[in-house]
Amino acid sequence: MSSEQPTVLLVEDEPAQREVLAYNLEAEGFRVLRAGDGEEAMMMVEEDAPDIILLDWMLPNISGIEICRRLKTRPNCRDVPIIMISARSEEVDRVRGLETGADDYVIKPYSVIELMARVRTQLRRVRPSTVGVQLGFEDIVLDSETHRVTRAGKELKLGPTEFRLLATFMEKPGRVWSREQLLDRIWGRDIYVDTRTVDVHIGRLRKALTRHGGTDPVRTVRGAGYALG
Amino acid sequence: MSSEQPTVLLVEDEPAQREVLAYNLEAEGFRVLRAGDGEEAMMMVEEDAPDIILLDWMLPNISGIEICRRLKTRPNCRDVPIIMISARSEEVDRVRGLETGADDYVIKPYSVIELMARVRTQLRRVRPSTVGVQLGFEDIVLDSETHRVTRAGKELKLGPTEFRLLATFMEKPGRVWSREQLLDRIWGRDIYVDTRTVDVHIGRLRKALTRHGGTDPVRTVRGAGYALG
DNA sequence: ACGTTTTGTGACGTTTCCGTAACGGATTCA
DNA sequence: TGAATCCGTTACGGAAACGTCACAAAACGT
Repeated sequence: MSSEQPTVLLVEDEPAQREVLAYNLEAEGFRVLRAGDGEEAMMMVEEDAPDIILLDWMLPNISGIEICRRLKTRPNCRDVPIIMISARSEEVDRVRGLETGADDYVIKPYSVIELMARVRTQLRRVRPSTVGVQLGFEDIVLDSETHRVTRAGKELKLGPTEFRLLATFMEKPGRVWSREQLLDRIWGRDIYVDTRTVDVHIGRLRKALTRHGGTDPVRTVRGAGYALG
Repeated sequence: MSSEQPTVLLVEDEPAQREVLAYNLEAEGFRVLRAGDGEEAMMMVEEDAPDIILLDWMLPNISGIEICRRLKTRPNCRDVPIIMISARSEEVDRVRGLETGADDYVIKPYSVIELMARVRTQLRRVRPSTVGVQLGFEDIVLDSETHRVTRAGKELKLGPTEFRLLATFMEKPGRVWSREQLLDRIWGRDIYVDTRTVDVHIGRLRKALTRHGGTDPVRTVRGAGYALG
């Protein structure tokens, strides 16, 4: 997602290695989604729209390279950077990995520090552009790097939660998000918060967005949730 | 089906295992139909058009593999994904299971989490609505992701129940749904609501669909129910 | 430590939607 | 033709969903 905490999808079937990486990623301030096999990974990509994917080469069900191919060749979809990870013995396939569309390639055993650097590099590559180009809606522009939102050129002042709400909405304009989905995504998977709280924050977001005029871009879908546009 | 709550047909003769699975499926937000043997299963497929089937290998009356064969070979019918479940000792038959047409294959004892992931994967394969593709009927377009319905390009305003009704109809245009089936599916399995209520909502749906002109696409089948087209 | 900002909740008013009853038209069958 | 169903439509009371306000607690920066 595109709020200030980038989401990393970590696809690795070996629990030990997965957790080591996850630990480091979380220490770096990333939100980490874990997947143990290819199918889970594909699922999570659809469900959660991560900002970057770390992909092990060898996986049950669907191999890493197949996932990579599927993600990179599907049409009209946001370009999610993929970093492939493979054991040294498979190094011969390096070319094939990159040809399939991986944006970077790391050999096991890798330096964690180096890997973090590559993650940041890839994120830098793709985030500003997605913000500037794709994340514009009507006259609203959200820049996740500078944490600023403008409408019709005028800067808006949003609280942290409102900002994340808007970022979620703008990621897929038009898509309806249920209150539960928003709670999961913005507040956290297992935080107990009343679902009506979402309403209040939607209200605050609306007020902020229409402060300098303009129509209310947030659509209420009765019985379902909220959406942009 | 295409409203927001997918229906899972769970075919398992052992009550304990069945209920454990059912519990988990319901916790995931699925609607669960239970069947204890093959005949029941076949009946429910006809009656309720589940979105996916979890099928135990060993069953009374009709074996799982036979059901699988029948469902997959019947002509002009929607392709319902089937996940076969079998005990480890029968693993040798894995090939046969997949050859018969099962879309996936799980060995007991299985990880519930993994099974849930597989269910979602199969559902995504067959339910394009979650990916944003639209189901078209005549000039009516229903997008379950944005919760928008248009006819001849004009947007229609539907209430929640009308929306779900239409989504159900569009899933299989032409199919006749009895009032009981619609109540089960849209209102919920054990909600007590008068049958005639369906009539009223059909009426409201009709009014909404013909608000901007066009013929009434909802067909009344006297003594049986309603259908689209 | 203080003031500011943000957050979650409860309360209340409003809107929308739902379920039922009732009536009248249509269809079937004897 | 008349009775019995089945269906379409309308109206209405009530309930559920939603918007908004105010307030206390918590987080934050200074």
